[in-house]
Amino acid sequence: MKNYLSFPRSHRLVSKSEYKSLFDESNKVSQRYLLALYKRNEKSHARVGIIVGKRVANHAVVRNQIKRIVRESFRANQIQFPGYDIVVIARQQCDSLDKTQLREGIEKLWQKLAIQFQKV
RNA sequence: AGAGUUGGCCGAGGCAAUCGCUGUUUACAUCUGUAAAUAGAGGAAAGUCCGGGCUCCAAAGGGCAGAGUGCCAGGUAACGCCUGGGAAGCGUGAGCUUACGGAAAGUGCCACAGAAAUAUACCGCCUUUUUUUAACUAAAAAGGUAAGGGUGAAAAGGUGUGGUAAGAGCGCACCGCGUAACUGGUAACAGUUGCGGCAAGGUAAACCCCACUCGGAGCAAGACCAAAUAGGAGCUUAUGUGUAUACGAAAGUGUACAUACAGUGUGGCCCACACUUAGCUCGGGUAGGUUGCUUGAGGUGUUUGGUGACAAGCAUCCCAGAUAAAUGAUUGUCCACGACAGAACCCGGCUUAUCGGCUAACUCUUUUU
Repeated sequence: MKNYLSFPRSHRLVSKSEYKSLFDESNKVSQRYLLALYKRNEKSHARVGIIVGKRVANHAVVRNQIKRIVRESFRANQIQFPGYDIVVIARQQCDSLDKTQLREGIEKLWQKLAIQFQKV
């Protein structure tokens, strides 16, 4: 645990079943353009999955852009949420935001999540 | 100098720092890590519209249906692509555009208009006869006529001239059309000469006819490894159960054989429901993983052949391979302030989107020398 900013493959949600279990039983935190589902896992670190549907952004370039920004932001903030699985879902009109707006939105989402975790 | 035509090339704006992601190699650790080095989206990666490779299935011959293509020659693995040529149309020009086979095989459709749409006499023009008038002046009847008018997408080639009562390919010249021969060309086609007075529109991206081509499905193709659960097959065993039998007064204990049938609970019973139902092996294949997966009709340079598309030879290079899916973020700085847009088995095309920059050849106009 010497590098808190690294983001290897084990820190992502990979398989279909992992996503499914989050959809079936989870808590929600939402923001105007983003929605987060979260759940405890048995690991020492957080894991994240990002979903950007075609309905949100029709062009692959825009979808990749949103994913990258969310992933990058998670990388910086992951230390706040040890032992949780989180799925971030982009909502509609997400594509109309520019980079800085989107980044602000994610920051707010992380703050809300952090408050939730402190309660528990 | 301006306007334009046709190609070719480049393009996450450039630089620096920090933090990250994916592959490969090396080293060290070892059970999937650490460190270093190195590589890391496009001209359209897009639309999925064609054509191939590859894989599996089917068939291995022929026919029908269906789909596609449609001037000629060449290129190619192949094509609906490309190159060269022909024809028609457009442009002053460089050039551009074309679904460019067949309408005397048949069917369908073409409103309305118009006298008439496989032919026609409405107006008009002309002749004859009768009546009439100063007068071939007017009228009627019979006939001739497709030159003129009007309608239409189309009225049986066009212009001129001769001819005629008026007219008419009725004759002639030129043009157009058809046809035969010859010449040039691989061919499409072009040219020359002769002959025919001339053959009634359009529509085949309407059916259709003719010629040629086409088996189907796709990398979620396909191949391999393989937990768990349910179900299947086989073998072994017998602790449960059944039968037989030995000992024993009985409880029970032992032996042999059969059997994974069945047993237990709820309930009076059947049915029903729930729970339990040995071990091993095989087959199957789910989750998951590996592979297919990037060395290829490859790139670059050069020589030769060809008008060209392209082909052949030689040299040289290895240039993304992800899998909920990697190439990003932040900061600083400079400028012309940054378009369209993200590989997903691989190639060849087409189409569409696109802020700009560079470059070659050519055309037109104007000015100067």
